[in-house]
Amino acid sequence: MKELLRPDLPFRLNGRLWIEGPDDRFMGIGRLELLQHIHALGSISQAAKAMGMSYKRAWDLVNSLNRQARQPLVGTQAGGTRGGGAVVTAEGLELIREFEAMQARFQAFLAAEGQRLTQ
Amino acid sequence: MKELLRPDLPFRLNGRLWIEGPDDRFMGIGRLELLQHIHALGSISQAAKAMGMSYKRAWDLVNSLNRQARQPLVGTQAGGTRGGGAVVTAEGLELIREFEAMQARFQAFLAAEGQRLTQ
DNA sequence: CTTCGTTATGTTTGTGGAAATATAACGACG
DNA sequence: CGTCGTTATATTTCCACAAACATAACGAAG
Repeated sequence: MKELLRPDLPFRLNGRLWIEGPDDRFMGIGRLELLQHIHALGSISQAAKAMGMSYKRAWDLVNSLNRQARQPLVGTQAGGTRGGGAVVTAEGLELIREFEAMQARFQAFLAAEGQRLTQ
Repeated sequence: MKELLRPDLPFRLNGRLWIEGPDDRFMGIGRLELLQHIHALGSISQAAKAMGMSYKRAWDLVNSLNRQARQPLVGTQAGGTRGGGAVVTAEGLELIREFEAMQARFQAFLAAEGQRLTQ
């Protein structure tokens, strides 16, 4: 493979992994990071800001996650102390763990396959 | 994982794999199919038509492939008998073979990981 | 020297999806 | 109640990117 590529340019193997439902994506790397930020910050709006994403987009993603899950993955409260907030539920935490693991195995796959590009 | 998903919806794992250079994609599933069509039909324009793609887009992809390869992957001739044509070079054929193989290993990975969603 | 189907390349137009904007509701708390 | 930061949701604006369109050049062959 290497012999085919221009030797003066650095190439790398990349890829994406996601879980899709019949009419909507369910999980992917972006949603994983969003869940992680919500878990760390306790709010959708702060997570969105931290990721440079509009609140609406973040909320739409959370809504899509919750709609496709058996139980809510993110619990929300509007109003109240400090205006409200959001928490990642136990189910949400499990999804984070499992998708992180799947993602790690995918990275390993990419690294192994990527060897073929250089050597 | 399965316990998290709505049981009335079918979910599946999906993904993409590609090789990228510093400022442009080099190879992906779409380019693979384009190369296969060019090889089968002997012309960029016929390959584009067969794929429902504009000629310009197909030509841009071929150009991107050739610019990033050590040797041309697709040889072209403008004018002449039947207006000219395009051939996939030996190097192009090798790229097809190797990327097909990589793609097959990726599909196997997806299938193995996808088991976790259902069972 | 015209025709033909192709490669080659620039320009214009369209459009899907993201981003931006706007507004309402929520509820604890002082 | 009025304030505050948030969730919730609809509407409008914007823009990157694809598609469409246009045109030139190519070269064998009649």
